[in-house]
Amino acid sequence: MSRQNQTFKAAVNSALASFGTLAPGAELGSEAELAAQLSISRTTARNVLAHLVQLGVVEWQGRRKTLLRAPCPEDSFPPEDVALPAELAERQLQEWILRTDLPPGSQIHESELARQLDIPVALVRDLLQNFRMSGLIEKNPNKHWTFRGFTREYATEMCDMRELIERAAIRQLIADPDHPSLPRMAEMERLHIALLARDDAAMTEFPALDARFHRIICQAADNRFFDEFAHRISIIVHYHYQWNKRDETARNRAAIQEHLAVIQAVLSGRGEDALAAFDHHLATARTTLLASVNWG
Amino acid sequence: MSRQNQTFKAAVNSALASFGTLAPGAELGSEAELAAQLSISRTTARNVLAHLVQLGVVEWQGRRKTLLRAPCPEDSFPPEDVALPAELAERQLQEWILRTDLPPGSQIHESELARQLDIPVALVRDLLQNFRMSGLIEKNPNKHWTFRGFTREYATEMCDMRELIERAAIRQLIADPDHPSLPRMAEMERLHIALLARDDAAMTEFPALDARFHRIICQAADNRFFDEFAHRISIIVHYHYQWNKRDETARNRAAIQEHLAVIQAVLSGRGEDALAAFDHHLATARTTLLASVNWG
DNA sequence: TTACGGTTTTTTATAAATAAAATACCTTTA
DNA sequence: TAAAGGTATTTTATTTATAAAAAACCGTAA
Repeated sequence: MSRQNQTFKAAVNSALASFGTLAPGAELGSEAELAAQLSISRTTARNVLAHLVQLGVVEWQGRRKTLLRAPCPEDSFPPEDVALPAELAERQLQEWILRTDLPPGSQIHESELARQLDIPVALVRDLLQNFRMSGLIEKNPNKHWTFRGFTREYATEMCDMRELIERAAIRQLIADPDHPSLPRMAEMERLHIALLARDDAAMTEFPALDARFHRIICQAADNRFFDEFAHRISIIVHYHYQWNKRDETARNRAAIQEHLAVIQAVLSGRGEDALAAFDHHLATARTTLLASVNWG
Repeated sequence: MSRQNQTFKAAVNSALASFGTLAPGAELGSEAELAAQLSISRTTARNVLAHLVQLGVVEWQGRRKTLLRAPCPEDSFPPEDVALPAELAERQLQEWILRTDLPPGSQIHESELARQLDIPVALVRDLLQNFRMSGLIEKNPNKHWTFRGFTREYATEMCDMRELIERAAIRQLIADPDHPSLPRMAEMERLHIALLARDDAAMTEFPALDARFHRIICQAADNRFFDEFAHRISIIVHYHYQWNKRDETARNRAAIQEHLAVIQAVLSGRGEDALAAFDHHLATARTTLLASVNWG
């Protein structure tokens, strides 16, 4: 097998979903319009149309395309068919490396991983190459990979880099009263207040919010290198949240408060306060991360 | 064809070179010793031995291996056979992208590049993926790559990141009077003074020295993320030196002086002076780089 | 005459095959 | 009996093949 029509299948599902707002009998746009709407090529758009005709959802004669009936759930492809194998495998690989709890210095063999995850070796290779940027693994030429370990040194180095970048970014944010990122900070304030008002169970939504908060700060510097690093790190931090369940809800509530202090200082133009609050938050984050290393 | 015996060929050349110090009739060590010496596997070491027997350079009977005659240049493989195709292609690709002078936003097609450089598409893919870290190209999923351009923005973002990292690194360097990087700084001082004493033609050696200087500073922080970035950037800066030939020797001499000011302040423990001198050097470096953007 | 649809060509994503190199296992001999 | 050599197995580096998806091309009808 080569490809498995993921783009096509995803586009079919996406097209069916978009028909929800249309009444039966409605006319669809041109092939090019449909392609643009689904952000696929016209070739694939035509395949999608042909499939929809087979399903009996649309009638297609020359340049006249009419919706015959409202789509039902059975028309769509199951979600597991839609995900790209590469993206699916990427998560699997990250899960495997980070959850298998390998001791630092462990050997990682491409072929073994390929067997374990049941994916071709070439893909494993690609994914490992990509994951190398996380700083957790390294390659021995002509030999295996080595897992460097989620160690104390790793956490320290990562935090050092992160603080450097995010401090520089927030300085740019507070220096400009018309900074384009400010509206998004206002949005962040609303989201944080809303989450804080909810119950402990809702605290599971915090990690995603945390990632967005730090991402917005990073983006304020408008620097591709900052962004790249932030992205890599967010993956690692995401897994860290999954491990370290100790005092979780209390810790998350405290973190929300810290975020809010930063956001509100930024929005009200109190630059020095914002910096101080952000430094405080970074210190807490570092402590939390380092603590999780000892707990595995 | 799959592999082309590069490891084997390189090992043969390396073994022949090491025989220069031995007299004919000398006994060679065990297979394992030879393998360790050449940092290859015993399998390859055995192949090397077999090849040397065919050449008539050694006699090999059981565990007795004797050098028959001093090796001559014809025994070795030509240097172009030894280089790994991947490393060779990496340079070619970087040269191509940076010297072709593409306008920002240009499309880069894997297949076209593969034709141009006469290498398989899969290799091009690998190399582009790797080169992405430079921040100069980006991938459009399911489509071509885009050259973002060596623009003013690029130079600015790169310098911002670089200054952030190197300032942090040098702060660590001056904070510790017993820092392990200090001996290497002393070595650097000697090299800089030596280069400064030579004539204008010798200034072509400066780029390599500059790269080493910044690398040592980066390494002082002992942070894998710093190092990774520094490595990526050194490639780009290397090409930049090749383009910007204007006032070259004068600029290089000035840069050596700036380096020396930093080095000597660090070595004599004048922390504040070192920081100031380093800031001054970074400012000059930024100006030079930005100037080169306008000249293309 | 221009926007649209049909058809062909190019390019990318994925899988699979092959030889080199590394590793592991077993046998021999000093 | 331990270190070395011989042999078999595993793993990586590289090339090649194939189908999906994108892009280009060209004719046709509003």
